[in-house]
Amino acid sequence: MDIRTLAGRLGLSIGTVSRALNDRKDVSPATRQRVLEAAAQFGYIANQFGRSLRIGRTGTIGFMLTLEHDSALHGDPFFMALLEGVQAGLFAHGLDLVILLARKGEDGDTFLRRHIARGTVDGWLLSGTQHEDARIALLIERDIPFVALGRTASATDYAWIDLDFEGVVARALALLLADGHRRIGLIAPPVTINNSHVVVAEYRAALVSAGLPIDEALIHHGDSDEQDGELATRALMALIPPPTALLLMGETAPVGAYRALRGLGCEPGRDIAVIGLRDNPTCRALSPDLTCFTLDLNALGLALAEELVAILADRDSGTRAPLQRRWPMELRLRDSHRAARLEGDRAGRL
Amino acid sequence: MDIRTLAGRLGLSIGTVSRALNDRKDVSPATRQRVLEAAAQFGYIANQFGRSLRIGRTGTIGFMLTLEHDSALHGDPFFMALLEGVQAGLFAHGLDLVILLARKGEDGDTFLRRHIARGTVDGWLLSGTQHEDARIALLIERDIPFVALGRTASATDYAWIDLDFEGVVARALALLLADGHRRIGLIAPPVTINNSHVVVAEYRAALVSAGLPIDEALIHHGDSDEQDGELATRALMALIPPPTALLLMGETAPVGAYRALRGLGCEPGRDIAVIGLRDNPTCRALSPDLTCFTLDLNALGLALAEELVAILADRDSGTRAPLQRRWPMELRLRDSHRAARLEGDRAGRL
DNA sequence: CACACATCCGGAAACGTTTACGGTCCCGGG
DNA sequence: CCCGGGACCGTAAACGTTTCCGGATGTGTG
Repeated sequence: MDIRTLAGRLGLSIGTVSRALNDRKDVSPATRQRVLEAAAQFGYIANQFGRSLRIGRTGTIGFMLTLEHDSALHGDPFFMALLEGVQAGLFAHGLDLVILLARKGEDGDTFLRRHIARGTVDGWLLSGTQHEDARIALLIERDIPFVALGRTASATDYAWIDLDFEGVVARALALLLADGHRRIGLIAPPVTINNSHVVVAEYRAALVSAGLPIDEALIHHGDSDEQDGELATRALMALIPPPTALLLMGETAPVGAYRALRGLGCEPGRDIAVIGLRDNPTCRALSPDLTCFTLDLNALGLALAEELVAILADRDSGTRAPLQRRWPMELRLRDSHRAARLEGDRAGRL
Repeated sequence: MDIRTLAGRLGLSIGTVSRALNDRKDVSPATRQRVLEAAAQFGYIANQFGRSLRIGRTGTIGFMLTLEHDSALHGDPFFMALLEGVQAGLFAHGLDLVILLARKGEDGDTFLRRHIARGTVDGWLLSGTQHEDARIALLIERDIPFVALGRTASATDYAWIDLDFEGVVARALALLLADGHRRIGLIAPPVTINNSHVVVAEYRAALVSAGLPIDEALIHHGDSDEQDGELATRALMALIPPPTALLLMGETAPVGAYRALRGLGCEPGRDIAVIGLRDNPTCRALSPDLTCFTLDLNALGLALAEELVAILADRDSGTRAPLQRRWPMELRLRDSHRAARLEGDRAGRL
């Protein structure tokens, strides 16, 4: 069922039918009504390719998903909540969402190049931003609308929303320092992940401003998954003196950390303080409950969509300032950040 | 950069350039070489819309994701492993993968109808199959290639791969019955999810063939998430006599079950046997370790892709028998299925 | 030498849509 | 009565690609 046969059945020209369906003028209200009814009856929906070929747009937004680097999303059950928000925000403006998977091994740059040349989508949502991210430079150069979930090192003039890890680390360290902790271990992904970079920088800054020395040995970089959480915890606890508190950036890392600590006869929330920087359902199974930071991912998805829609609307008119926003996270105080047995000399004895 | 300017730069006609790029005959090896080099140099990639409009295919496969019903995937961190397998399998045959999200509230039927009319993809992968699924009837009627991840009630002549819940339940019940359990609770999603239907049927069959009575009160239907796992466990344990073993279908339900049991002073793996039907990282944080069933999702994704590719290849030629396969799951024996204190009269005393 | 035939290439017609343009009708004001 | 102009509609040209068809050239065979 194409527009030609639909027009034929109605005794109209295809031009009129097209105008009627697209709410253009030069169509009488009566015929417009007639066309819409016939379209609904025959289940006619304009072919995407003919349409896109003509008007140069697709009406869809691409969410680029990289299976490898996206440690923040890979395996994150909350991911769906984010997508739900994005979806809702786009739909409200008549846009569709497709999720594109970068082929394993293919780097993001060539992936984007391929889809740009093919014209797959009208705009992009980028996640898993690296510290140095070629994709952003490419999109800026080609003048393609996009919003990045996460900053890069060269955070110039483009739209991004990023989790406020500065605030998170500051808040967590304030909590621990107030409790008297002086040696605080940090387990985070490699600094190629920009957020990890931010976390480490803020960690250093907070310690310095508290007048404390920085022991590089207390900073561990790894995959920051469950297994690495376990290994890293063991390594940090082998230091002399060992840390009295742990900050874990990886979402599932606390699970491994708990296991490692218990293997050393060290009970989280009693003998050592543990704070997770990101909430995760996996960690809800831990006891004692993990003190961590949480956020409304649905709202975040909505905000991403809104900004992209605004950029698309502003495409040809004047240039508006791109949104650059740190998304607040909320501290969920539970039990694991306590360390009742913390004494000044305990660390030395262990 | 379109094919016309590329042809102009080469001093060739667009027809010849197209043939060269698509490996058609009627092109001399020398010019083919020249065209390929020029295309690579100028970064020319054929526009998707012009191409699809002409040949009627897109070269992409759609993975339909419903945010609501997909309880098997929603919140499943292993989901990415499945997609990775699908992606790899499709790429090996030059196909791309896009993930489409059904709009919230939109039912799968109209969602598919929309995308079929628009011609978004060449074939479909369906997940979250319902007991009665209109999508499958629609795709069969329109003769559109697809593979379903999961059966439906009217499992006729189409390709599907489904988790072998028959085998899983049989194995789990054999284990429990051999240990002397007679009252076994079952917590599962509503039977509109086909797999839940299968599980309950197999549960009944296994008990009957063991000569045991079936207490309908022992079968609980709910969301089967963490919260429902807790509620359902509490409800089941309030029965007189309470069950001595629990079978949990929801992936995160065991987390809630553990919590409920401990609230009743009942230790999993000692006072009561707990078996999860599906592995989940969330459950890896549980102690004692959850006895559950696991599978290679990456391989499953690959198999889905392979079957769909085979269907596409066979599209115009003769009809091959569609693959209908129950995907085996492996029992991971841990600690939670034990119930050392199980005695004949314990249940009565509790 | 003539002819069949293979090889290689250009021209042009589709694929389904949107939109600029021009044409027809009708109505009201000069 | 005539004409300007609005309302409505049809025609046709694009958008970028693939593919059928025919033409030109060369090559081998009777």
